[in-house]
Amino acid sequence: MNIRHLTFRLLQVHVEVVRRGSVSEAARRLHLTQPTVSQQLKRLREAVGEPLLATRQGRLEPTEAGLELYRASREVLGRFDDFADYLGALRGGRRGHFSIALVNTAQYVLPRLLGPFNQAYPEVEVTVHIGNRQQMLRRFDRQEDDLYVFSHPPSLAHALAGRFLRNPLVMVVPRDHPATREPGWRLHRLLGERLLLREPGSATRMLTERWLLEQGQATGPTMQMASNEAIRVGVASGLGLAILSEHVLPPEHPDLVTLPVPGLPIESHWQFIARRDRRLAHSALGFLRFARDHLDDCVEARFLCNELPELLAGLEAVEA
Amino acid sequence: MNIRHLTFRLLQVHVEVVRRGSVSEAARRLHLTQPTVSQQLKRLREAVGEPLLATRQGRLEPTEAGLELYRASREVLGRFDDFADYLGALRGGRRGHFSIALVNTAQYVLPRLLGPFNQAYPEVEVTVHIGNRQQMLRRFDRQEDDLYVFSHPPSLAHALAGRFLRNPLVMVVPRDHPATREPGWRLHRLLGERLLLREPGSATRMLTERWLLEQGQATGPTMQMASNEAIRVGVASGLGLAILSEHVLPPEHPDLVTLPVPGLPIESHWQFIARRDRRLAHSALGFLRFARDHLDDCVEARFLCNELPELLAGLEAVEA
DNA sequence: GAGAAGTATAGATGTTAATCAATGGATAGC
DNA sequence: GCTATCCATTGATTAACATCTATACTTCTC
Repeated sequence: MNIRHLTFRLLQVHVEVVRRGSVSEAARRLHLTQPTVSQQLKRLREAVGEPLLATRQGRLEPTEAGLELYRASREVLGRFDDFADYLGALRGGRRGHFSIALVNTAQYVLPRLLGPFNQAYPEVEVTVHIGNRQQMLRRFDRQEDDLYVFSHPPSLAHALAGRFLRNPLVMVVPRDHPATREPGWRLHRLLGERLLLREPGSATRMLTERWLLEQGQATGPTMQMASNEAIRVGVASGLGLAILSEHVLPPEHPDLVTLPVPGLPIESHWQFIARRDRRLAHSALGFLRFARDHLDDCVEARFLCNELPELLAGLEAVEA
Repeated sequence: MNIRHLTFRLLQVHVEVVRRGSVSEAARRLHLTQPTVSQQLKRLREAVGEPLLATRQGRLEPTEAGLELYRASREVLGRFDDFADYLGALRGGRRGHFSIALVNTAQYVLPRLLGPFNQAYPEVEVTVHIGNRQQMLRRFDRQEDDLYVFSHPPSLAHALAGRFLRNPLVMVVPRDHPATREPGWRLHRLLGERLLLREPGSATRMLTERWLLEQGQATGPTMQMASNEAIRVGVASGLGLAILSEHVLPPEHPDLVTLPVPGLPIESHWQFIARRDRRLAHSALGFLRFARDHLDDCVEARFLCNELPELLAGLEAVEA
């Protein structure tokens, strides 16, 4: 038997003929003419190298080989029906896998979206990679993930972006800091104090440094700490001041105060980035649609900034 | 996904590429050129409607759809390997089914062949139909069986025959019959007695009547009984005489005597008959080969008459 | 034994598949 | 950054498929 000459179509025809016990009837059901079916059977018989059907009292009955082929064909066609279902689920975004890469700061918010998404699409697996901006840029360059979250996107030559969340950076000081009691405190005094900074490559640090430059003020000593957590705890313990994302602050923070500094908060946004040159996994697309539709249920209204409709429109244009 | 454009060949190629992680390597293994494989992959991708492979760190890895297709393909190809095995067994006569139709008298001998055959080929199923000559002729006309056993074959226009066993018909009388003590008994006296006959249509009866005619003797009363068993018991109980196949007599028969009548035994033979216009099941062919090779182990030497080599040669000529 | 229904074959045609050699563009390793 | 390797594409050719209409052949049925 030469499997290379078998096609699924031939198997379908064989199954139909065995079921109906008649070439003509099978032809009608398959919307073919009778000679076509006869010829397909002939080819199938030649491919298998055995007679597959025998006429017994006016009805076509499969031979032993024909019966076994019928069984095999049904299994095989059934298996591909299953595969088609799988594909359908994949395409509908109801199943599959995608990965998303976050800058550190975003990890405080994204679970609010991922949790409900997972409830709604339990068969979709999501891998989340977390790191600082530098690391995320590397992943982006290597196209390692389906989606990225940046506050300031890299070159958009090969990517599409859509904002989804405000990310205001505010000045945090210890609760007992003199400026909290002294209405007339001066910025240059404040900036003379020690500033706790994220490592270079962090977006928070970049924005902070740019803002400091804009202020045209001399700055005091700094201390570098590699995580938002560490900085927050550092400020609370009187180690210095810091400019941090509001999302980093816990809802209740008895040891900290955000200081209403003129020129602050630094307005930045998080955005979803998808590469334009790489086909997005259906499930990732499904996640973006979910985010678009449920963002306002998942995040506080004051942070809302839903530009995802535009992003999705852009992505769908790329598809076509 | 349009299943009509899928071929087993494409699946084989996909499986090989996924296994090797390389188009070129797969091409080498499949004895194809690299562009051929690339193009097959393209067709497959188009048939499925999804990307199936993605290059990840220098190696081709299947996408989710590609992985699922790989799984489906392996199952399906495996299923057809099984089918090929089944076909092999069928063709080798190691499995399958055939039916054989016997005239009544032959049922005393055929089990001697069928028993050992079943030991040697436990996966072959045999259906045995038993009846008198008339009934067997009907079955033969309708081509209902693979093999037939006749003592006198029907027209051989559409069939091939091969003798395999002598079937001598002898005169049986009760043990206490006068002729057994009286050396000078006369045939015409004997034939004046009641003769137990099989029903019309029976081969034994046909041969008996022809022999009686040849003797040119007037015959006495007759009684008709529908089975060899009944006749044997009838003779033993003094109901009359009979001409019976030696095979019908049990090894020990205290109530019966076979009388050495001049002109007896009537020499006849059993033969296997196979239709020439119907392809013989591989298993039936296997049975004939088995009979050819093991006949002398299965029957008494004095009945041996193995013309099966000729029959098989004839059948193989028909195949070609 | 004539008719009806079913099946097989033949001839024709447009489509698709299978395959190759040649070539251009990506990528990884040194 | 150069080079070898790999992959995709193009263009071409031959074979195979899918399908039809028309016709011939079987085989039940009445």
